Amino acid sequence: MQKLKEEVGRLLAPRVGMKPAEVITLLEDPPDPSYGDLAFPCFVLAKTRRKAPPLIAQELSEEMADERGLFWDKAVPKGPYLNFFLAPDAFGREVLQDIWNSADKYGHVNIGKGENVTIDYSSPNIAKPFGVGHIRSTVIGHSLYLIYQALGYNSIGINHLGDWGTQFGKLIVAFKRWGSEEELKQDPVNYLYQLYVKFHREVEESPELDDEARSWFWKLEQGDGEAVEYWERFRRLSLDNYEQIYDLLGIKFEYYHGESHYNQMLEKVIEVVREKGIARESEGALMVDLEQYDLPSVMLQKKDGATLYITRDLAAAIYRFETFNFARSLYVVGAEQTLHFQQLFKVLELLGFEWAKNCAHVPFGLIRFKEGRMSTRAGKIILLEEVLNRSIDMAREIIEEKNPDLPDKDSAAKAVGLGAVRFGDLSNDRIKNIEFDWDKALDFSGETAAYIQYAHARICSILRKGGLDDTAWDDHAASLLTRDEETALIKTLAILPDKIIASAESYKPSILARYLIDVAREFNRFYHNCPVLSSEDELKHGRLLLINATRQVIANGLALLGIEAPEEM
RNA sequence: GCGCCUGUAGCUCAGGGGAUAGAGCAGUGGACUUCUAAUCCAUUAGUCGGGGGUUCAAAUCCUCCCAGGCGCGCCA
Repeated sequence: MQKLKEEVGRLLAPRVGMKPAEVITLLEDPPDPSYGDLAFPCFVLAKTRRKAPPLIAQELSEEMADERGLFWDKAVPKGPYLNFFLAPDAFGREVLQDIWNSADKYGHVNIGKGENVTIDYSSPNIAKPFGVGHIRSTVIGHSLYLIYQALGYNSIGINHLGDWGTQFGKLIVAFKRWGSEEELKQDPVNYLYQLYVKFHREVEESPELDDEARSWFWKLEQGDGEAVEYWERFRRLSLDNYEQIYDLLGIKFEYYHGESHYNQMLEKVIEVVREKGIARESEGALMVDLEQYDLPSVMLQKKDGATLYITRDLAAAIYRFETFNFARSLYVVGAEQTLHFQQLFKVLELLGFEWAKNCAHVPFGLIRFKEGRMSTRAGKIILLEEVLNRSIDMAREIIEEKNPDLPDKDSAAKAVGLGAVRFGDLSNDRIKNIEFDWDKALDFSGETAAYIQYAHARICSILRKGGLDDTAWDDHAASLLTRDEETALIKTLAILPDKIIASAESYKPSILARYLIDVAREFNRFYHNCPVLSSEDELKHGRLLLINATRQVIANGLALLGIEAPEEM
């Protein structure tokens, strides 16, 4: 598609008195394929030419009546637009060949040139169960990780575990008061969570518990032996649980640098802040005023000397830059922390770090139940493991019903079940809140991963019967695909690279997810109208090349969403 | 009180200056002797939350309201 645009740009530029690049940015997608494949709106020329846009479109088309391009066929005026029709044979050959040659690298563009991008995602809070609320950061972050990698960046995944902070004081108090070794051994994460909930229930009646918790956290920060021992146990037990889920989801991190990882650096950070003179003492605490930047001031150190979340984030940001010299640093964290990140980035800027502008918060909406917001403290939570397993079971049932002869039902059920949950999270604009609903979470019909996976499986089935080996490329066969359904599909396949780039720039995997729905839909239309195996030789060959390219696009796209593309389902 | 986000078909959501605002679900009616019917085709459905403004052109940009959500120095 880019080549077509460039060609039109070169052609049109001298006639309209612009640079080719300017023409290209003006080009649009016509709303209906019958209008053409690429539109040039003539409004901008109305003033200089002192003519009505429709007349300009008319004149331009007449001027170019005898022109023919490599990829375009004709230019037809329609109202104020000059619409270009591509030459389906040449265009199809070009696109399919590109996909054929690039194979599993099709859509990948080396924009990053090996530069580092750190991506902070998942980052659960230790000693809290991994609920459905954590899935958003995990799944969106992991997809961005893969997308940046595909664009030639060196992605560095960091799991910023919430393994430090006053919640450990609370857990220690709760465990010392009400804890049982027996129960802890049996189901560690759930049990710690119950203790956490109990603490918050009890604190309503006995506010002194909070002071006790603060004091235990203070001890922890001082390296008190007993406190550290508890902390290590709680951390290890929680981590074991998270790792099971990451295994299931196929997610890996370069680093498990939790908040505690930065403990040794906090003193230095506080020192630097003081040196820069951007802080002041207030009632014994250390504050940075941000009022002049229309932001609430932040506290970096409590009156008892304990540090806060933002202090550790400050240390983490500096550490990440010093260690990785990142081109970008992304934080895939819920939208409720928007203010926190604005403050964090502002403080970094005030400290004189010009790389602060390369840090970005990638926010997403909350998952909520019908009754209201999910609250870890109140004990309302649905475990992610439960959702994933239920989804896999459900997929298994559907496979049993639809395709009882399938040899490997387990791996198909896993691909479809996990895909459904992931896709539910990736296909909508991340900023929107999601209402958790079992029926919706486990719905396999409509605009879902299963729809895309099914198209992929169907293609694989035809390819198994039709056969295409490594030497199967054929220029002539690839240029025979000129039916509307074929051209529409090819046009869709052509824009995968643009969609990957757009997803990366906006930090929105949903752009890619939506696009794959389009690919599957165009394929299904083709499938129902254009027989492959029963077509005569050359056309059959061409169509095999087309569906193979479609298979490749779906596989490459789903891979970047972290979703498997099964060959049978 | 102040700040940020969201508001599009009955429901869930795309589209984020340009041509008649699009999908899925739900509803209705069709298509399997033919490459997997987890599919396809047809059809119903909208004062794009409301008022002003900018523009040749606004669902889209600005502004003010309304509704919901999330935040706002000793949690993370």
